[in-house]
Amino acid sequence: MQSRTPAPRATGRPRNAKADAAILAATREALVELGWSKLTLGDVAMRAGVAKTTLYRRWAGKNELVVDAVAELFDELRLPDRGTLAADIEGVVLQFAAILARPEAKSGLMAVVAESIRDDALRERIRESIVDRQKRLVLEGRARAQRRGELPAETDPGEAARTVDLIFDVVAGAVVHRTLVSAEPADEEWVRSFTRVLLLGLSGASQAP
Amino acid sequence: MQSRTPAPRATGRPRNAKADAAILAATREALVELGWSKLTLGDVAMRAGVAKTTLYRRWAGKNELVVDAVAELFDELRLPDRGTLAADIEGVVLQFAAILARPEAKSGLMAVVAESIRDDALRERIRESIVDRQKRLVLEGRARAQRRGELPAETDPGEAARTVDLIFDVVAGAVVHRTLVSAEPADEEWVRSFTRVLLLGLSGASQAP
DNA sequence: CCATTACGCTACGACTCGTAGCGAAAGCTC
DNA sequence: GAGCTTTCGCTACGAGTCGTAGCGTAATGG
Repeated sequence: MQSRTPAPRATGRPRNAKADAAILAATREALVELGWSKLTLGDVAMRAGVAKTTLYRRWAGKNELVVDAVAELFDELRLPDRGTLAADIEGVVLQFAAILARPEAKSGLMAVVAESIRDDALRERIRESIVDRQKRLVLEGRARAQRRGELPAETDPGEAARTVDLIFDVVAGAVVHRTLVSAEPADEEWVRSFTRVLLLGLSGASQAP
Repeated sequence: MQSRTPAPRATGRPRNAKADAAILAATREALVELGWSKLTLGDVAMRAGVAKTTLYRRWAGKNELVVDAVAELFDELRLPDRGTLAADIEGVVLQFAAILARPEAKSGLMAVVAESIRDDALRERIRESIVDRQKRLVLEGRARAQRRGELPAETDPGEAARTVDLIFDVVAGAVVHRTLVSAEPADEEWVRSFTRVLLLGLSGASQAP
């Protein structure tokens, strides 16, 4: 989770473990109050009660710090077992929407994604910390639905991987766009409509190649 | 398109009309070379061959300037008439993907959307300049498909509006997520798969309420 | 006790921001 | 052409942030 995790040495004064949590919490607090553009590392350091230099010793810069601070928000994502694929999808999408409704997630996530366009290392960091963790939910959900018989077992593994990627882009993209661009809540009614379209599209697409 | 369009006065020295175009072009050029975070208004002014003060007289700040610069990229979006709804959708999605593949669009769009979270006026500006212009394509496409008989005529206008919003969030969100977060090209193969899922989902959803 | 590392603090040059003030330029009306 | 109005280019400025260097001190392990 930390920036470098510089192979914890056996000798020397150990890092203050509480400082990491305090800094990340202070970062989220600053994101809520100030937003991305007005957030400064000096301000975060003051909120966390550490020196600015300590912050720079642990993180390379604002981008990396905010990625870690936002990534913690997505740790609470779980795949519920509600009995049917539709209900499972609705549940996880609602969780995702609830996280994205929080101002610290909105402010931070889009900004670091924008920065990642010109920073491959940052994009990889985002992928590891945030994106891949959600994609696992799609994989689990599909496997569970196949066990239930709600989805046909995949034959071509390459095709299956492409389908998972497609689903992920559609789900995450739609919720993000609804929440951040359209600025409308992804509430239960919207999620229900969206899930119906997605499920019909997927079952139909696999039936008629 | 300009920032203020301050009710063009009949008296006084008129604004240099070419300066606007030069500034917006310089902004896109700087977005490509520097990206959002390293783009400075002083640099843009130098590229455009105008004084920095002139730039501040026409735009309130970096956000508004970049919105206008990016908005021009979306002016070329057209709804092709390829005979079928599926082909029409594929065509417009491919155009959208082509625009988003350009680095000036990537760098600028996500950044201003991120900023718009804490700036309602900026979000409204984005909506007017970029979002609503695309949403019109969805409306036209649906109307055309209904004339062809590919989609049933809508009964409840409120329900129809919600459906259009849903389609728009799904299409734009999926393409943006694919291009910017997954960092994979939205090429013909992907667009074909996506369109199939979307169409099956929509026709099925309207058949079975 | 000593080597090693982390920490808090101060200070620093470099950079960007957004604005103010100035004289000159370019249009309109009379 | 005279006079008015607005824009333009230029310079300068205080304020704020960045990221780093240097220093003395604190906290571990050998």
